[in-house]
Amino acid sequence: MILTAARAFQQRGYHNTSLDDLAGLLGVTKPTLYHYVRNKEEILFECFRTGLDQIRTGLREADASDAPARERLAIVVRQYAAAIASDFGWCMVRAEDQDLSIEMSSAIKALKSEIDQGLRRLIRAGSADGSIAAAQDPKLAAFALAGALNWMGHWYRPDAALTADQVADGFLELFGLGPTPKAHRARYNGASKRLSQ
Amino acid sequence: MILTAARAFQQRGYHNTSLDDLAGLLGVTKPTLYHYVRNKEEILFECFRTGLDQIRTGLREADASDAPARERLAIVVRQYAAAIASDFGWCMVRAEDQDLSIEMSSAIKALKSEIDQGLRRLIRAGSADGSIAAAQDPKLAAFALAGALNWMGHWYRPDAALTADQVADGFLELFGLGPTPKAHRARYNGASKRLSQ
Amino acid sequence: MILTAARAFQQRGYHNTSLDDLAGLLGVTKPTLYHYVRNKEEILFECFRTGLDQIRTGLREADASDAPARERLAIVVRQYAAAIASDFGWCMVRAEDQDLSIEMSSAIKALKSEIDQGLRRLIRAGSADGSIAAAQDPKLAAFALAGALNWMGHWYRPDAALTADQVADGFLELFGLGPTPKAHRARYNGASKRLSQ
Amino acid sequence: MILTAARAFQQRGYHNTSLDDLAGLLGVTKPTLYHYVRNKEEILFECFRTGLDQIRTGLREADASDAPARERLAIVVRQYAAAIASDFGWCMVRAEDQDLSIEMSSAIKALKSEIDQGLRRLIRAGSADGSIAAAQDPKLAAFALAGALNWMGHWYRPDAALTADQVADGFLELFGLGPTPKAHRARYNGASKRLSQ
DNA sequence: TATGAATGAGTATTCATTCAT
DNA sequence: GATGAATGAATACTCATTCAT
Repeated sequence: MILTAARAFQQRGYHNTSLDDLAGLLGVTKPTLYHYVRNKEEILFECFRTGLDQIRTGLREADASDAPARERLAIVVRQYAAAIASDFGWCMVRAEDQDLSIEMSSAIKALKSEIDQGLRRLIRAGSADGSIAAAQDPKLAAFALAGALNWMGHWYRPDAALTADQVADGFLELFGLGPTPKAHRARYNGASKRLSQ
Repeated sequence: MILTAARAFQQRGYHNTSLDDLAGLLGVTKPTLYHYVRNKEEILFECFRTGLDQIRTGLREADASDAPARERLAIVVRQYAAAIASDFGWCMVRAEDQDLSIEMSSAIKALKSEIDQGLRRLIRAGSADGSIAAAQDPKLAAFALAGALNWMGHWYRPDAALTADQVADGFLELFGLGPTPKAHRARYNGASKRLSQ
Repeated sequence: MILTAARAFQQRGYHNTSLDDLAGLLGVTKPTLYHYVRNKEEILFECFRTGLDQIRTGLREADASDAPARERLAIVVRQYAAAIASDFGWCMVRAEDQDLSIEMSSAIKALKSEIDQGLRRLIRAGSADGSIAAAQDPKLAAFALAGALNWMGHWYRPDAALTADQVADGFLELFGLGPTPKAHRARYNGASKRLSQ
Repeated sequence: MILTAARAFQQRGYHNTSLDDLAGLLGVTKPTLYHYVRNKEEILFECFRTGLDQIRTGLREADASDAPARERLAIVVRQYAAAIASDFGWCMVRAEDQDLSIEMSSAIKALKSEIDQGLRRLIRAGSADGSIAAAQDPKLAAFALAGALNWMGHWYRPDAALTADQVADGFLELFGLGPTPKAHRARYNGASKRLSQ
């Protein structure tokens, strides 16, 4: 059901998808929906959480690993890209605070923050263990990375040339969060130094 | 009026802002709104266009300049960040196709594409003239850059620590779209110094 | 419900009867109406069809009979008069193309045409079998007959001196669609005498 | 102006023609309309009266003539048909009581009654002077005649095969209000033959 | 004479939600 | 567990009409 809902929200938008539409797509009647959820917003929340769990899985995987931070970050970013590319992508990116009750809104905010903090932590760890070209401002880097990934929701089509993994790797490269091969470390050293001031 | 509307949309969301709300905020009655716009969606479109024009101004400025592509890109990105940070930021980022009629939706798509193409062009030009560390995939780079900038709409607050310009410059650095260290450092030193302040 | 709607339309006019009025008359709330109809125009259409079905019943009855065309025509005309005199009369006569969507408008046009063709057919048959004083132009005769009948909707009141049947017979006489003088005068004398009283 | 209004009402219907539409068609602004009329309904009333005057002219002409009633009736009926076929036809037939204020509604009713009475008077006179095949019920005959004529507003197109005059004559024939058989058959034979082709 | 701006009162329609069955 | 029926509250949009200029 959440899958169907997520797809509908993605195509029509949350506000343009009525519970009638949803019930129709699911082949049940409207009141039946209320046996499974309390609210329309609960559906949105479930979509959000489902998509998010994929990223959290990545985070836990990364935390469990003792690979260098660079690789651990890559794990998360790939899961992130996959989540955004999935049917739940839309809900995660566009679920707006204003459409939700205060409780749910803050629940979502907490979950979003969890990811944000996870990304920052990994970036910092990468700077520390030298596996990532030292990021001057981990917070800004995390925002940029998340932004680029979230924006996939607007342009990425699963049937396109690139897989979600390729996009993820491309972003890591672009952000200077890719591997610090010998060749590039020196080359960009100056730039990153300047930035960190 | 569009400014008031843009602010309202930003705070409450498009669907949660009724024309009654809007009229109330403007201190006029609802039918008065219809003297100036045909539709609710036209208001959204105007907001979108207003914000977008700021970026297009940047694009034209960049096109008119004969500075190296790196600097021309910086001009655009700063205008972009400023636009997103403005009251029209929300509308530009979140105006959804599904909320608009087909004509308006495609008009918006065209305008968005114009910017996307502009960014790609500058990135390619920067690779060509050597002022930018060669991007492997200009298309992906443009998406990432736009994504990071658009995402500002979700986290940036004007009263925060960073100015929109600082965010813009930070992103350029992060994306490896900043100056190529050795070759251009000397040449563009002045510019980058200004930037880093 | 259609009956109530038909009465309201008759008294106040279609455009002067709001769905609020209708809901009030039915003792339900407005959204309840939308459980049973899709549109306001669908209500008008249902009224139209209900009234029309009475005439079509007459047409089928006439087609099934092997009486002379004169009598078959009388069957239809009486049903027609009864329909116009009924609560649905107004809707049938005044439902305007301009108030309806293209699909419904053409659906109504088709139904109207069905009746028109039926009348012409019977008039022609009457000319052929000699039971009707030969009409010079069956098409014009059908228009005149329908016009006279439809106009009842403007002046006929059920509580008036004449029954709908009497009006129908009077019209048939007047239009020269009554019995052919010599052949039928004797036979149908009683009926026409009754009328003239 | 009334001509333009009448045409607009005919095409779109009274309720579907806004004063904005009307002003647009006339190339003036809305408030300008209010320099010439007090009300929207006054426009409708003017249309009604303009069309009606054509019929009243016929009535006066008929009253002034000392021809046999049969011929005097023909004068009126032809003017009637011409009026219905004109741009003002729609307004005359369909202007509904419910759309008008009480005063105007009763003014219109009076004018309509004037015509109705005129028709009855002529029919009675024709029965009296023997120029018309005696109608059993002049009132019903007048209603039928008026109904047939009014209904022209629904099917008559000026560019069609028949002129309004031909329709008028055809109706007179059909209604037995044509020439009394013996006296006039020879004289009007030509006309009716033409019709039957 | 003409109008740009404004509006009060409505109008059809939608939707999330409930409840008796 | 499932549903048909019902609804309160809104929502975008319209229109005849007015009035200061």
